[in-house]
Amino acid sequence: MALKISNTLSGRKEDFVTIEPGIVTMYVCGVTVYASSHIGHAMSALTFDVIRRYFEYRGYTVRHVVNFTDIDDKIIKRANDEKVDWKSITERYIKEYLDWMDALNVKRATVYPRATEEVDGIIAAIQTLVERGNAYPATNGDVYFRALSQPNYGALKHQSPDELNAGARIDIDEAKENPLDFALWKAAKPGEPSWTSPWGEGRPGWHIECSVMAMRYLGPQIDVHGGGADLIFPHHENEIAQSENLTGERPFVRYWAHNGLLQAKLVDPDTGKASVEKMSKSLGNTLSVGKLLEMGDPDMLRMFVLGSHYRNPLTYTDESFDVAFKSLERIKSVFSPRENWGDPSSNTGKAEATAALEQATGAARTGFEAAMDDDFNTPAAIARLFDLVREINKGRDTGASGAALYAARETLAELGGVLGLRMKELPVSSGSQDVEPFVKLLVDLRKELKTAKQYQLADRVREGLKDLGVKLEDRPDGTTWKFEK
RNA sequence: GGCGACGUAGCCAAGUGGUAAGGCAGAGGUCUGCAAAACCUCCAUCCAGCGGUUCGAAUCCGCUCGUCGCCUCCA
Repeated sequence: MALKISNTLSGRKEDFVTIEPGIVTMYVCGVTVYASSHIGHAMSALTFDVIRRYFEYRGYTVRHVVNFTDIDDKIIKRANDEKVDWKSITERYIKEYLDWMDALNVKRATVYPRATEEVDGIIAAIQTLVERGNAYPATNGDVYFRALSQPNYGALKHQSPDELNAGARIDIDEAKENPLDFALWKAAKPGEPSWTSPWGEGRPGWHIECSVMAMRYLGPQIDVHGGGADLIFPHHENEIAQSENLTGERPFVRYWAHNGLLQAKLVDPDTGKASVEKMSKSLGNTLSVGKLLEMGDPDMLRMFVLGSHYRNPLTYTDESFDVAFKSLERIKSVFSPRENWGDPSSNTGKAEATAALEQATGAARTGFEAAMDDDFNTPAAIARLFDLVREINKGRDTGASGAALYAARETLAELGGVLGLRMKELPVSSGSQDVEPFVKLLVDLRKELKTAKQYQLADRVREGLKDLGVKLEDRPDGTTWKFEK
């Protein structure tokens, strides 16, 4: 069965065929490093992490490029506010971003290029465009690209230049020939960090960096280009215009993949009215990745994100993670060392139960692949994982062989791993580790009470701990406990 | 204002022409000292509303209502 992927450019699902057999070139827009990333940024990273992992599961080698925009107005402002060098700002947030992505189990990209380390290439590209007459230095020192020099301008957004112009609300920049033109090079104001160029001191515009880096690290044409849906216009539209103008090759990108945006509740401080809007630093309805990591198992966010299709918008609520945590726990409990999963090398077991489990294991893989082949349908893929969890638990209870149980659990771990879920690491609830010895003491004490059939007292211990947020479970081979709100 | 996306059970969410996956919550049952977990059963005659096409539509078309996004930095 063929892998299908939706393409923003064509507006439909297409068969996935790479330029070079066996290799996927993928460019994903990273973040502008002027502040801490929020879980909306993480959502995008997680989305493309899963897409990448599935390509690899399907046998592709993936060349994965994620850029850092490390120079722009906000970075300069931040540096001025803190009275530090702009570079110390970007270094701080790049390191933080990478640390956080590691914690979220996002695979490292092949390359993380930075705009300021690609300035020579950017200037060369702009020069080519200017020489060709498709870009022009303006009176204010900026260099602009003539958007309409590309005949297909607007194709990604599915709007004609006329429609794009008609919709424009912004004041027309005097220096531009046409309001759709966009900056390739921005002239430096006094005191701003700058690089020397044929058009004077300045810095690269935002759009050109991605074109130049994508071409440098992946070639004139690439397979997949990803990013948040908010980047479709103008950022990605402009990338297409520049890149195709530079290389003369079309299409610049075979498959444009955009993830839906994370939304969050926002309460108006004046009216007290709540609304749901895109999670955004400027709106102030964000949850930073750092905060999330303090909340417990980082896989929670992944589970939450993967629970809806990547193209659809997703709304974050306070309860989101409770549900995600519970479902995560349901899956991961299959790897609990406290359950009796039998001897992996034992083929003895009830034939019927063993056969049913083996059948279910195969069906889970088939169903998982079919779901993922269909434009990375992770909600459907996860549903197949839940089916397998049920069959594994059933197999354990009905006497399937140790070997079949082991194989089924390994399959679950492998498929979960394709989604980036750390299946064999038990879910970590939030809660203080300091209380562990005290809880252990109480659990041991309660065991003695149970042995002595002092059930009333044993139950008092359990109830008391529950009120304190510690939940006890008596399993066949002992008592487990965990934090629970 | 222009363009686009979406609207499925109490909640989250798959399903793009053949008669509604999965998770959470809820109800009943098995097991257990009890509870929890696990397992079994139940839980949308119906997919925002109204028309239309079709033997047949949640799925296609039109209109209405609602939500969100982009058009400005943005994952």
